[in-house]
Amino acid sequence: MGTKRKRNRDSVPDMRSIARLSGVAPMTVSRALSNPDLVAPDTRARIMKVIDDVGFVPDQRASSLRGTRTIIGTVVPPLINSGIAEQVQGMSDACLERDMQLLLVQGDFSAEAEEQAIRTLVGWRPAGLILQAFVQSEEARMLLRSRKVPVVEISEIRGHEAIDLTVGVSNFDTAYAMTSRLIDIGYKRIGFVSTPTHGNDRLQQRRIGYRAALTDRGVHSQGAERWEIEMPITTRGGSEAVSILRNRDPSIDAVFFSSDTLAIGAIQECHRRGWKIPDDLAIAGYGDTELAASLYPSLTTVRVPRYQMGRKAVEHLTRRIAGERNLSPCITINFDIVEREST
Amino acid sequence: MGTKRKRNRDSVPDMRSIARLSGVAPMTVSRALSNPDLVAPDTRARIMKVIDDVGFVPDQRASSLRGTRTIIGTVVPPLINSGIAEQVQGMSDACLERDMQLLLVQGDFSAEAEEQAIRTLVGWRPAGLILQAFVQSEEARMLLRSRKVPVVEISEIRGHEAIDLTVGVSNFDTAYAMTSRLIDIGYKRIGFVSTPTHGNDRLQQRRIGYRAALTDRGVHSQGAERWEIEMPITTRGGSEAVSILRNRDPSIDAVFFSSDTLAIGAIQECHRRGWKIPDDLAIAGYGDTELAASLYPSLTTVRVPRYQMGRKAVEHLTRRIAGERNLSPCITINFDIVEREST
DNA sequence: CTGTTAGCGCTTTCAG
DNA sequence: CTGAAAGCGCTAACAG
Repeated sequence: MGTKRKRNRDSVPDMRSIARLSGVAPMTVSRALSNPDLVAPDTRARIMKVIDDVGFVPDQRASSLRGTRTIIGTVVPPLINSGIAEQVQGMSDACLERDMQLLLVQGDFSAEAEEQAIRTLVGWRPAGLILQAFVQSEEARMLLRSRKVPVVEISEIRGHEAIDLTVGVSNFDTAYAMTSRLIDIGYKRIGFVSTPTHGNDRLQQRRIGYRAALTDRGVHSQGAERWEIEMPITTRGGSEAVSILRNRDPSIDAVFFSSDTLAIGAIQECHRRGWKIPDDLAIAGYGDTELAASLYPSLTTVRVPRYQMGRKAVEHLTRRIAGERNLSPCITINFDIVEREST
Repeated sequence: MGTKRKRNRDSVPDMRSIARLSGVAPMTVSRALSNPDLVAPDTRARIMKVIDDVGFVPDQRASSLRGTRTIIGTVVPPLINSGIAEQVQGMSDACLERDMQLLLVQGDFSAEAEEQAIRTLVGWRPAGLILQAFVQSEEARMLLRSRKVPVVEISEIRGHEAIDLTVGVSNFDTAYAMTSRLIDIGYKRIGFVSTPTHGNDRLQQRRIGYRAALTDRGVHSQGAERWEIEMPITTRGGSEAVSILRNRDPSIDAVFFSSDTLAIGAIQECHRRGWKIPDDLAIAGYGDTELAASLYPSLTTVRVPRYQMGRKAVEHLTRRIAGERNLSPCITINFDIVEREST
């Protein structure tokens, strides 16, 4: 046949084909979708029917190329075991409400992977980014700054020059509070187990908070560094940590773990060895995972409202995107010390 | 000034600006990036330097609009507690190796949310999709079929008409195997706790497998439906389930949970009530989460290689995308029964 | 090895 | 309320 344009049979419907089928111009279809009020009700109805019949789904790539950006990008760490899942849920829900799309890409905690992930995200020209920690790679920071991409870092609020906006708890305060609480209850020889702190300012702040509490309350004794240890973020890591610490110093009477996962592993190990919790050894965690409350014994832990943090991050980011002035660059989230049976 | 085009000061660098700065045509920049071999080494080096200096990141939207598609989309359920995290990791790693991008959107298990999530994904015109279960919504199935989007469903392999490709274990077989194993060890009154099976064929198949094993080995007694219960997928759900079942029938000697999360909760409850595991009650789980092995007592469970499933899904999908012929539509993944202390 | 032309599918802008 | 023209930033296809 002599047609110039290929027939649309069997091919994916686009806006032009919808327009043709509804007897309007493509622009009217576009409006029917994004500004329904600007289209006459019956025209609109006709268009919508066609869209429904042929199963048209607008091409977001083209749409965002010319129009407004709708992606909020975020880098997620390997998802295993992380309370970050709740945070993502909060971001996801908040995005849905705003007709934004949450684009997740996976990165691990190495600076390279992080930079790679950020480049990938930037390639999609997101309206904004939410990052789970302060960006380590200086290149990535510059990239984001120079492009003026709105960014929320969900992270530690102390001692850092943020790229843009920040939402977070004071990790120092949480660790200080928990450690102080343990001391107030009567524990004096308190171990501290962290997942690897290298390059992670949040974990570093927790350790500093722990130390500060020991010092301030006068229970910091010589050789207390030996009460500190770093372990991988697995329950096995927690099991091993408690064995190692108790082996180093049998007089340790409590251990504060910088993650519930570690604490849970430690509790299992105590069962195994017949150590009574909290009489022989008190255990405290960080994160308040779902399991913490139903564990036996139930786990005393630091509760950070992850879901809310995710939501707040999106809310704050969309304000920035909307160009709102006088946005406070840094939002602090409160936390709770949840006291249960393990202490 | 009299320039027609706005100066590029302060604006995001694009390919044209890179071309201008390197003294070549935009097309050459494009090639330097995607087919370096077709560009003279020194030209290439010059271009790359400029790219690096100005921090150019190509626009994926434009690129994929005209060129090849690089997105593999997937719908993730609320991530909490799910072994799906490992699966995502497998997919993510496999995507990286192929220069594909994994686009995650969040959906829950309702048919509506699922359909919405799929539409969102389709809007980005992905090269293919990986879905975590059989798609429930008939509309969504038709949408995918009619567009001929390559799809891998990671799901139950029995009794379903797949949209396209399938990767999965036989949930029937896993449940049948675990239940049989419990019977062989000597348990005769075996409870079964599932998370809500409504609309989830995988969970339904597990239940059917459990029942079949009871029947085949002749331990299915009258009123055995009372050994079955559905609970939300939380540790608390597991705690409650074990109490309820034991209350209904104190002679139950083992409980098979369709998720480790439930089983973990149950074990805590047994500690609390002073029931010895496995002497008073045996516990079996499903999933082999990291915690299962370090739990006290360690948990007998079904191990499904989630990470591998994720990888396989991407591998298979990219073959389909590449147009490979004679692709087997359905890949079966093996599983293990991991016996530990809890049985 | 490099450049030119055309156009992906949509929306902005401006004109009815 | 509706439409026509122009172009987002890139790459396939075809010349040189």
